[in-house]
Amino acid sequence: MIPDLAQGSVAVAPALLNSILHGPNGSGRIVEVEAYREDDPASHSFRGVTPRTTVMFGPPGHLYVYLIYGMHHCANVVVGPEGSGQAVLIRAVEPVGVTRAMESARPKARRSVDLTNGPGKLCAALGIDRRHDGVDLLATTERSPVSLELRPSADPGEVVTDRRIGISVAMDVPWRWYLRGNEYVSTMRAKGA
DNA sequence: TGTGCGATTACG
DNA sequence: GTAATCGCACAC
Repeated sequence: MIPDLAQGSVAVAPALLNSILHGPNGSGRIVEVEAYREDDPASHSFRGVTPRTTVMFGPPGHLYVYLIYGMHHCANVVVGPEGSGQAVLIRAVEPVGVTRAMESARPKARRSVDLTNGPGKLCAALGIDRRHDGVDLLATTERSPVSLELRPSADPGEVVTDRRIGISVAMDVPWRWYLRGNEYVSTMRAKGA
């Protein structure tokens, strides 16, 4: 089943596992995701529309990129009906062919998994940053710097459901999903589980 | 205009 | 365990 980005983030997030994210430096298969939505205290959209979250409240299929801790970028796929403030955070990808550009962008990666096994790492490796905030991931007319290749969702038996990582509120909801046993997953266990 | 902090990473 | 580093959200 091909993911339907107009659905809610909690439904779309696990469905995006296996889809391919293409960036300026290379491509990666999505292996770990998290869902965020407007009625969710951990979500940037919780406070409503702000300069930062404008894209999150826009139409589905666009890229929401934000800077975290003053130095790392995180990539999200906006989903749900326009105006609903929902997104899927891409937490890890498995490279689809490692390029020189990806390796150059991740000089600290000593092991191959360190190239893309985290939300900030994958953005650096693929070359995604704030300049790409708001781009249409499904644009077909023109080669976009960042795009999403929707692929059939993973079999439910291959998907592990867990709690989200790195948040200080709404830590109880199981809105993180990853491919079972995939070595590029950032953490196999939710903190505090 | 000022200020505290975060959907992280890397190193000890 | 904790430093790095800055745009943003919200309080004055």
